[in-house]
Amino acid sequence: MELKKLADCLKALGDPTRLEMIALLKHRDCCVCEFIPVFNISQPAISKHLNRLKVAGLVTENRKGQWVFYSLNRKKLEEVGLGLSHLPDVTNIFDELEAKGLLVHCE
Amino acid sequence: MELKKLADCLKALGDPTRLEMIALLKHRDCCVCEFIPVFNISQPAISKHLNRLKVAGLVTENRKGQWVFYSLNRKKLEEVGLGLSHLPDVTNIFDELEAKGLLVHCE
DNA sequence: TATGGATATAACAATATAGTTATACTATAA
DNA sequence: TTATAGTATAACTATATTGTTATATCCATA
Repeated sequence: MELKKLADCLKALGDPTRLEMIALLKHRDCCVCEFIPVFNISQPAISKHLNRLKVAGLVTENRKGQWVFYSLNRKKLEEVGLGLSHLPDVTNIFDELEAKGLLVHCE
Repeated sequence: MELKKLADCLKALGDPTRLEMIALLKHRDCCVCEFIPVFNISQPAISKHLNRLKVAGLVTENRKGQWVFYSLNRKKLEEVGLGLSHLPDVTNIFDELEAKGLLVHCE
């Protein structure tokens, strides 16, 4: 995954509430109203956290009648993990600076 | 890794600048002055990003004369990846709500 | 010891984030 | 069609984040 996209996903995951949501969704799909008693925040706050995860592509939503169920995008979560362990090769950054004579040589 | 700590690490990694720093440090140790021409931000900004990574335990610093070199804590980075793929079991959260009669049953 | 280079910290500004309450929207059911 | 439950959005506030410039600190060396 590209660095910018990966950073976006990591930022979405980098919040205790959202990470706990992900952990719960790993267990099973959940509807918004199930999250409300779990977290000590208002329903709109829950909704916004879920939207943040959705925008990052980490969850999908699925309306069933008046309820909206959220599901974990396991593939995406796995991609983030893999992205972390296989960060893109950025050695060319130093090479390019070297070519422009901008690379600092310490000591 | 505990959820709160994991979220802290993910938040530290969830910034394009810091993630690119991590990618560069995966290649080799770098001193602060080497990062300056890479990113379009001031030296104090570089310094603060590195401190954020250090506080999260993702890098270590090592002074050599007037230079400060930063090294990737590969073990920690790996732990974060593993933490993501093996999120703690939180099924007890629903169980406890169930016991208190607070669990919502949709549909 | 004085000077200068490398890095960190302080003080501040602009923007992003995460929460709130109020309200709008959507679907079910009376 | 009206009322109600579940969810999302709007408007706002407080705090966190990320950058800046100015300055302090640390170390090598003239």
